[in-house]
Amino acid sequence: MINPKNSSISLEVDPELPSRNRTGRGHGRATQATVAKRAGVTTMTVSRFMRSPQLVAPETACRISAALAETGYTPNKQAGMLATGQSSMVAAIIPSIASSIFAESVQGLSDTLQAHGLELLLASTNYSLEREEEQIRAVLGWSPSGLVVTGRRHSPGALSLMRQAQRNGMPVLEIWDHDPTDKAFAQIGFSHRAVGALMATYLVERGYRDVVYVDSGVREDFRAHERGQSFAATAHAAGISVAVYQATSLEPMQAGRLALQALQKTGLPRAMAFANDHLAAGAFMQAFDQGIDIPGKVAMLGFGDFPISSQLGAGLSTVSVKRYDIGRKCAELLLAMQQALKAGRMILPQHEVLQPELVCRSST
Amino acid sequence: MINPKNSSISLEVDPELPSRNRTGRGHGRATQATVAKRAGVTTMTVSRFMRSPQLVAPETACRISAALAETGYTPNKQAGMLATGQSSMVAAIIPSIASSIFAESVQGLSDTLQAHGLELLLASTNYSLEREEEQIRAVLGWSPSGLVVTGRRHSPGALSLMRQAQRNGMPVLEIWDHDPTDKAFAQIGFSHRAVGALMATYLVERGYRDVVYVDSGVREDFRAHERGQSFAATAHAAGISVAVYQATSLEPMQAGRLALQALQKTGLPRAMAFANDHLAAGAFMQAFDQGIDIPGKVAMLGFGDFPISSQLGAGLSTVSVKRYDIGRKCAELLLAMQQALKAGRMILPQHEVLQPELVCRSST
DNA sequence: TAAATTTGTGTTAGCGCTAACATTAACAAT
DNA sequence: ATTGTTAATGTTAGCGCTAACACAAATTTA
Repeated sequence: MINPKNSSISLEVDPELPSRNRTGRGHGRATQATVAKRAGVTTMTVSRFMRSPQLVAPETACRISAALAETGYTPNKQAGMLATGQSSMVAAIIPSIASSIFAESVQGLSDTLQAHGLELLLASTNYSLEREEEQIRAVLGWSPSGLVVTGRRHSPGALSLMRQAQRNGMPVLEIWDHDPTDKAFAQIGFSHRAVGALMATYLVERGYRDVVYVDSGVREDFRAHERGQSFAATAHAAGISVAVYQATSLEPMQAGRLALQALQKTGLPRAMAFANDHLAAGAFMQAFDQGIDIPGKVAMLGFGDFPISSQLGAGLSTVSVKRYDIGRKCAELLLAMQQALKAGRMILPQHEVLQPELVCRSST
Repeated sequence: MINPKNSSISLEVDPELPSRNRTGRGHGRATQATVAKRAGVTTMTVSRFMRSPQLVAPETACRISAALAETGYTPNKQAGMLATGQSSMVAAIIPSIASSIFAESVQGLSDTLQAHGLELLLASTNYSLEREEEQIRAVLGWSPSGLVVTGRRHSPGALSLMRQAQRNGMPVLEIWDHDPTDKAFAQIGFSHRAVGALMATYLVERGYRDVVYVDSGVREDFRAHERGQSFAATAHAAGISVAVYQATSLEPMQAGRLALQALQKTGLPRAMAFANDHLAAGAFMQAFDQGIDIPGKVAMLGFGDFPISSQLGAGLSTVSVKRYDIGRKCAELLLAMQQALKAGRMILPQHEVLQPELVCRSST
């Protein structure tokens, strides 16, 4: 077992540590000075060659090239950033890395940033606003060239940090949510109220007069709750019977199974809407195992359009959101904002609205 | 549509850009100098207060505290890193962020690093060794205090970078694989050969005399292939009929369904082992839909023990790997190595071996 | 041919922070 | 009273890089 705290670790140790320079500083890697000496030029010429090779004489360029290869030079980005004030790193804060909900968006973000030579600094909050604030504070220390946060709900401290960052010319973007009345920051997402309404309307139109929304068991999953509230309000307005059931905070599929069992006891509704596909999938499988006919006895509607939904029996109806695109568009908007800022203009926070779509399969 | 390339973006622009300082450098944020002036001390005292408050007089500390709050100072980590040569950032390179295989390990890594005040720089390679090398090169520019890569297979260039980094005193760790003969870098993982053998032995012992390994359709998923080779070799050595079927590179569950359909045409084997649970789940559902009895007609064994496996009907047998722990232990070993390095010792690469376990459910 | 321009490179200073040492004042020990 | 000793703060220099300007040599232009 490894445990740094009580230091019961037995690491094999090599007594010979490579000698560093006399001050004890530096990292032993080649610097521009190393390269410059070898190529017989000054560091400035090396620096110039790195960023705009066409500005140095072909002959010199050749020597520098060789010196670069021989020394295995890698630029020190911290020093570069300190000198230019421009960082090639973007920070993103998401509730959870493991949850497949955000993973694809992060992938889209990462891919698009990488394609433009930017790196991704990632932090997760485990759905805690407090940890979000801490993480924002931590990543801002790296002076990233952009900050991506999840959702519209933040602690006062976090909001203040975000506003300050934005005032100082850092693009700040909220993903996975959209509220047209809130123009404080750029947004890339969709309205969860609209999704809730869409789900309710759909079920009502299909003729179900008795519906339940199975909400996420994660207390801080505000977006799921918002979909649920809107769902309930819409169904209620349509004059049909509606209830919200709170799932447990267990693994989602397990929670879905339990939710179905619990609702069976009080009498199954005619249709169920779920905070996400994984809850729905669990309930779907539970129903299947018990021989409950879907959608004959109970209809089911998920959210997210995860791979499992199209694979479950004859298919789970759901609402599709382009998760990867959220990340991709976020990166694109970020890049556009950076470009504009370089050109000396200040950007007004802009909204990029995605359209969730109903995917009708055989569960409704 | 946003597309920075053909610049058809129409960003709303605010003409008033906040004024920066005359040199055009700097970022507008408060620095230690700002705080120092306000508190009536030098920057050194502020710096000292930030790192070891007990060294400054209570009265001064009080003034600095106030100045910190008033200015909203956030330390510039690049500058700190440049001065100390120590970075609080760890870089991790994984094949895919979206794939749930690695997501949990990254979560474990992130959680544990965060708990120790370290940040995570994340890059993904989409299973390409070439991109891995690029990404390693890119992240090394940030002088992270540790480098985490996935697996034992790397391009020559990548290997050279990793070795160089390690020589310069940066912990380099390989996760998700283990080979006792390869002591070049620290490893946190398990032997995929052992897993392949474990799966084959189990099926043989259960009496299946005719087995197929359904391999991942991702060409560069070397670890899946390695499990497959070992599976085939072990089954062959046990004198039973064995074949390897290459799945398509579609979405895994879909690929699993197709694999079952394809094998049906040439005659179903008595048992199927899969490169991962998602392939298995697809095949499981396909079999279910067609009324093929599991395990009566065909037995199925997955790999990974993902949530879906315990939820599928009566349960999918699989091999469980503690994915989260890989990340957690990786962070712990990293921290231990850092500590040792600080104490002036050089670490010999150490291996942390995890034990995959068979989870027997009703599919075998 | 002299002046104007271009081309290629060097010099200086500074980004924000901290290691190492220097300095001062206050107090204790001889 | 003189000499340590400690506590609290300041000074200097440098981490690796680049903006801004300076300068010489090679070219063009008038």
